[in-house]
Amino acid sequence: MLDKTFNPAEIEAKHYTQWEQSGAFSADPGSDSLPYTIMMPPPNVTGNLHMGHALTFTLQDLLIRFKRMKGFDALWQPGTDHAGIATQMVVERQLAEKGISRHDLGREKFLDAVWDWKAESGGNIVKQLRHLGASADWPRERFTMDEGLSEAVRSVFVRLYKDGLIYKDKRLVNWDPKLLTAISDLEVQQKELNGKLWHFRYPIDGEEGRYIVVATTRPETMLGDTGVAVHPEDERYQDLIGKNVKLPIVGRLIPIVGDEYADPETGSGAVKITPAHDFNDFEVGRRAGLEMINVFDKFAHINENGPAEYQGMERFDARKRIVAEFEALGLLEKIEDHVHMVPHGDRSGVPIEPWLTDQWYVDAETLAKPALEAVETGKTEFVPKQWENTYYDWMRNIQPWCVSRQLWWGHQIPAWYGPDGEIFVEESEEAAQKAAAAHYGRDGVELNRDPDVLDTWFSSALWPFSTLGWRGPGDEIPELDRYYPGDVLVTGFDIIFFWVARMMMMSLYFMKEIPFKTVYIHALVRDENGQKMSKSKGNVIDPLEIIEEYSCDALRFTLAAMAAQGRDIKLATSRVEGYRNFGTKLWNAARYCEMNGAEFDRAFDPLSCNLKVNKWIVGKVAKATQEIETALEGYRFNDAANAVYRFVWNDFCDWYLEFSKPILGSEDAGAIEETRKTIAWVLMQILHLLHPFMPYITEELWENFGGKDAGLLISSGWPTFTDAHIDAQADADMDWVIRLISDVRAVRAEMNTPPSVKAPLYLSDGNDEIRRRMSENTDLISRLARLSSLEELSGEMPKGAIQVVVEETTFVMPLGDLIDVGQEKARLNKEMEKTLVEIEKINKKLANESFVSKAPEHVVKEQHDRKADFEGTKAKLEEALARLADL
RNA sequence: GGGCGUAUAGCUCAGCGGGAGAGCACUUCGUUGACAUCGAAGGGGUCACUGGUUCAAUCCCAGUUACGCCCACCA
Repeated sequence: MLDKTFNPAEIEAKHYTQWEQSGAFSADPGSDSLPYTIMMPPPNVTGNLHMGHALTFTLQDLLIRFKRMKGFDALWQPGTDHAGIATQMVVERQLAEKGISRHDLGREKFLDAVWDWKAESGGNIVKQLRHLGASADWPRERFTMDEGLSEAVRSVFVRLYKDGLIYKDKRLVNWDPKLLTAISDLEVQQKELNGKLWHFRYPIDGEEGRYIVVATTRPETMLGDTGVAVHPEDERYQDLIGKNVKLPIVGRLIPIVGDEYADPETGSGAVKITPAHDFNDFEVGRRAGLEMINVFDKFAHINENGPAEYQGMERFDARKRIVAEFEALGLLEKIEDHVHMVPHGDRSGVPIEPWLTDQWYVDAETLAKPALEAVETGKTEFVPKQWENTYYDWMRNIQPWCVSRQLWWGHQIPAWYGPDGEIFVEESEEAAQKAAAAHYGRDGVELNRDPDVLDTWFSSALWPFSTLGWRGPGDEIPELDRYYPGDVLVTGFDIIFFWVARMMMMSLYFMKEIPFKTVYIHALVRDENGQKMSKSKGNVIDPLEIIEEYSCDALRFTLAAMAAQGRDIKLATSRVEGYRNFGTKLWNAARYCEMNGAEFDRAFDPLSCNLKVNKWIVGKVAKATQEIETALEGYRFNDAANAVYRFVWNDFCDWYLEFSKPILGSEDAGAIEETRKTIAWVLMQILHLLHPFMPYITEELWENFGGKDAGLLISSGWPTFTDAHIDAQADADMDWVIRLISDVRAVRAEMNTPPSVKAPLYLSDGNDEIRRRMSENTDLISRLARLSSLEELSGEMPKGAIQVVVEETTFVMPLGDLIDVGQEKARLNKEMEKTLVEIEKINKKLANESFVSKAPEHVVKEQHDRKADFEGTKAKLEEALARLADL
């Protein structure tokens, strides 16, 4: 017997363990079934489950459960990402609490500490995914720094280097002066800040008293100025081009050059050039052959190239002092308020500094070409399609990808340097030694390994194939053959560039094939202010708390129902509560089934039903199944969720179970038997349809209804229906009945006498005779069909009563006392008015000749039908009004 | 500066070229056997604004306004 209520926490733990132990999550490479693959975007090991995770993994789990039930050999490949900077920061912070810096430990011991941390806390996110019900193939779990995956990283790096697609270059990078590493363009976030624009006078050399005015938002960089640019055709400055400026404070002579970068319309039309600290100036400097003077050290403090009194000074302190000095020298023309974008490191939050260093770069432009083509030709499709444009824009303007990071945690770059700086890029130190021996013509040359590690996304880019066992070019791996490429990648738009694009590039280069056929981009779950949730902002809503309060099933269903395309999700807990209630509703429906002796009979054939109401629900199940399938195949999760919700609550509970009551209360053994079996059968179908959304409650009910004899629900097949099932529904008849009942209800409501007994059973309202007669004949439908009219009795009828004619017998139904006749009249009059307006509207439409002649036939018919309906409503209202008038 | 998205009930959001929807909230009524985490009935909307296409526009097109996001090296 089912308990009156159920305890989600209990059944969640129970069933998850059961599923996992039974091997239900595991792919089966040996099976004959078609494979279906989803690569799980690896969450950071440092991660804690947030709503974004909950959404993305719920959707993936939904798909994988659905496909698994459909009979595919479903592989959901899980794993975690080593998250270079994030993880290193976490461990460093922990060490800092004990007063230790990573430099105290040294590289090796620090890495040991990180691995220790990973062993202890790294499994957290994976545990939390299990709480979500994620049915991933856990024994296949991978970590981006596993030996196999690391080997793949090294071999990819070496191959790309040897193919000329990875190179070392000295150029300006985005330098994070807090984390002391280079970062890629994508890791830079522009923040709008209120700043100032300082206008400085630079004295012209050899022309006493003449100045050229330059404006800057970053006065401190003037220490590294090596030129002033004006537009070559700017008349104001024609005579100055070629002359020098004497740089104040520094005293250096720097040339005035003509360069089209200088915009005559902006400011004074002259711009100071600091090639070592600004990306534009870098270009100008290169064109004009200007010197590059780096005035910052790695902390963004003034280095030895600055004036003695500035050396070691922090950049913003230097700014203040420089401004003060200009003022003192009378060279400060003016200060303006100025709003501008300032680049910040997305991890550290401090302004980044363009800095001249040696870094490793990937030639992304070359790799992007096939990746672009794959989407252009439709080999990989984005859903929704609009994201393809985002992808194109970025890929077509792609910049070299800086992949080296000055960190310790990550894949150390497999490059070794000889004493003369010769670079040997090989997969191992032995190989590098060998290459060095060949190069130098002798053994035992001392080599030093590049200390840098690779961008975390470098290893993530290999995820679609490295997780399947690929370690290097030429590897032939059966599982790769079977499960690659993946069917769909489910992820958020925020990592299209970081990850999706790079997987496309790497996969096409090394696999010669796309990594996945579809990229489903879901919305972002935002906080209540519409802000992106992020750890650094601290505005993360904890899905585990929601699960605690409302159950995992409710959270999952809510996320699926809200995952419509094209809008961000601002989660409202009232929605979760509504879907929690949905679970309760199902639970109680199941209790009803149980109480009425509805037992699941595996041999039952739904096509054998004779009663119309049973045929009808069979057809409804078949239709709902189709609807859900179509929606899921098209990644319309909300449509699928709504379809199953409506079917369960509205069709099954509100109508079908209510219709079943008089039948089950009758004495027709055959009808009772058929109805019991149908009820149980429908319930079982519902459990299947709902399982991908609400795996726990469905598995629990499955267990209680004896479905378990055939194995776990998670491993059982998806319902299949034929046209015969749909044809069986006889829904025209039933829909008529439902409409009729609704009409009668509405009339009673107008009379302010809502039915005192639930829903369709109003016919038995206060009348045992009707109940008895209804029970005698199990064909409820034919009886209802003969309920042809509602007629008012005059004379002896009690006040406010209505007469119902069923077959030849007349029944009197009490309508109860009317409370306020005047108010009621006013309300009905209003209704009448509304109806008349509607009818008027439709009349007009029908009278419009061009409408009748040009509108499609079915439209015209619909309009006529609608008018007829309104006329009927009008008649009812008039009837009600007349009754009121009598009182 | 470029690109994209969004504007629908009090709130959170679906939907759509022919009768304005859901959940929550609200009003009224109803609990002696599935379910008060419930049932029945109901109130509430110029579908942001303007113009266009169409027999027909909340929906398609153009423009406007407001908000949000992404990209971008403008001193």
